[in-house]
Amino acid sequence: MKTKSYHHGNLKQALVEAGLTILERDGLAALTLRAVAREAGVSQTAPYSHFTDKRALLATIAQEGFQRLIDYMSCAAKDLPHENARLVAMAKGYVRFATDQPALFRLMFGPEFNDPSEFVELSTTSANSYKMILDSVRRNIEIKDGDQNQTGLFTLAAWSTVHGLACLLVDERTKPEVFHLRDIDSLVDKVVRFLKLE
Amino acid sequence: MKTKSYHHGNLKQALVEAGLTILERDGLAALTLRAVAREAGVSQTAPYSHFTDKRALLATIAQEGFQRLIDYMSCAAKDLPHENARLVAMAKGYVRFATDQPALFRLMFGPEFNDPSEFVELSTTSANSYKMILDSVRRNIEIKDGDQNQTGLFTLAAWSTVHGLACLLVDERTKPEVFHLRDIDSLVDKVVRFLKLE
DNA sequence: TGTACATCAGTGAACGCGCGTTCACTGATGTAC
DNA sequence: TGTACATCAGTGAACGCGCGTTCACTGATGTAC
Repeated sequence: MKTKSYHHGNLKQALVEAGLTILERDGLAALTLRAVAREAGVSQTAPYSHFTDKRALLATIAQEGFQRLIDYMSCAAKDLPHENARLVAMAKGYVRFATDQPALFRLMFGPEFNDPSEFVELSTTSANSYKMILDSVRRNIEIKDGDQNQTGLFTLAAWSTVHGLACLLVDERTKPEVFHLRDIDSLVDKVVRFLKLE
Repeated sequence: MKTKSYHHGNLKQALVEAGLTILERDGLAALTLRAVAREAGVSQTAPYSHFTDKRALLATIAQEGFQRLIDYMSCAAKDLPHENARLVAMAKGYVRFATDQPALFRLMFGPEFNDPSEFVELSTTSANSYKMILDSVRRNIEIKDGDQNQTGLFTLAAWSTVHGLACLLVDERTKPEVFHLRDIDSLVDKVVRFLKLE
């Protein structure tokens, strides 16, 4: 935090934030080690003091992404008493996160980090975000019945729908205006209403 | 088609096929102009006789991808008399295409080609694939009622669910075994059953 | 039928670029005494 | 309190690499006569 010191003080965190800035401003393809170092105002080899290689840095950025996704969902569901309304709100939070940070969303779900054993902290945070959805679905359903496999399948269906809509919006394959809707939230609301437990 | 001639004969098509081979074998990141030329057995500048630049070649490959997606869906729905069964079959075809050709699927829906005005033939083929789904939904629904906006929204919901499931499978975020299912088709079947018109 | 010629598909060397990573180093910091 | 020293975060030059694209070219082909 000292402004003029040779040592940065908190470079690790600063590099992650620099990476997030680049993702937001320049997209996923621009997220190179050198660009991150440049953005943080540090030599291009400085990151190697904190990360073993480029992938390790990117994994940490992706982990921060999953944490933010969790925050978006918690924040959206906060103060809502009915479990069903909470689930719909989480869906809105999920999609809003994706459209707010499209490049980060692509990094998180891209082919780079789909081996959970490679970056354990990343996959833990990722699993936590999934568990949030699963738990809410469970609380929605157990009023009715408690078939565990059915709960899992419904969670997957809900996740697929919300994730798919997020992808289509992020990649600009559709937009709310097509359906005469004014924002993302309204679109999510309409779409998830087609999801029903039988 | 002549084997020993200086001129290739049908290099344009051969380059597209070489690109598809690379996508299948080495993934999206390996799909470079030079790699495609190498795969086709031709000098690295030869593609410039048929494509203005790398993006033009990739767009043609993506277009071929959408054509194959259409083929997968038609083939799956063929001979099924009931419109509802056809729609479910198309969903299976869609997801099977994505998991058969994950890198191609990523190219098609990635951020590279989301401006429809840039490559008109690509966006036409892409629109055709969407229209297939829309038409089937329309035929499913018009028995019940004919609200056009509602039809569009249900199509988007169905597309989102199927596309999202495809993405999650392609990026290995889930797999049929988790739900004690033996293949992709069974999983698609279970998941789409949660989609209902109200 | 034979030949001259325009066309253009494909070649091969070269360009500048940005990348991830290595290496030997330097200088700020905290601690032991 | 002052000093010697170990630690290690950050530097700067350099590496080899593969990329997209350019350029002048070459050689196969089809056609006009």
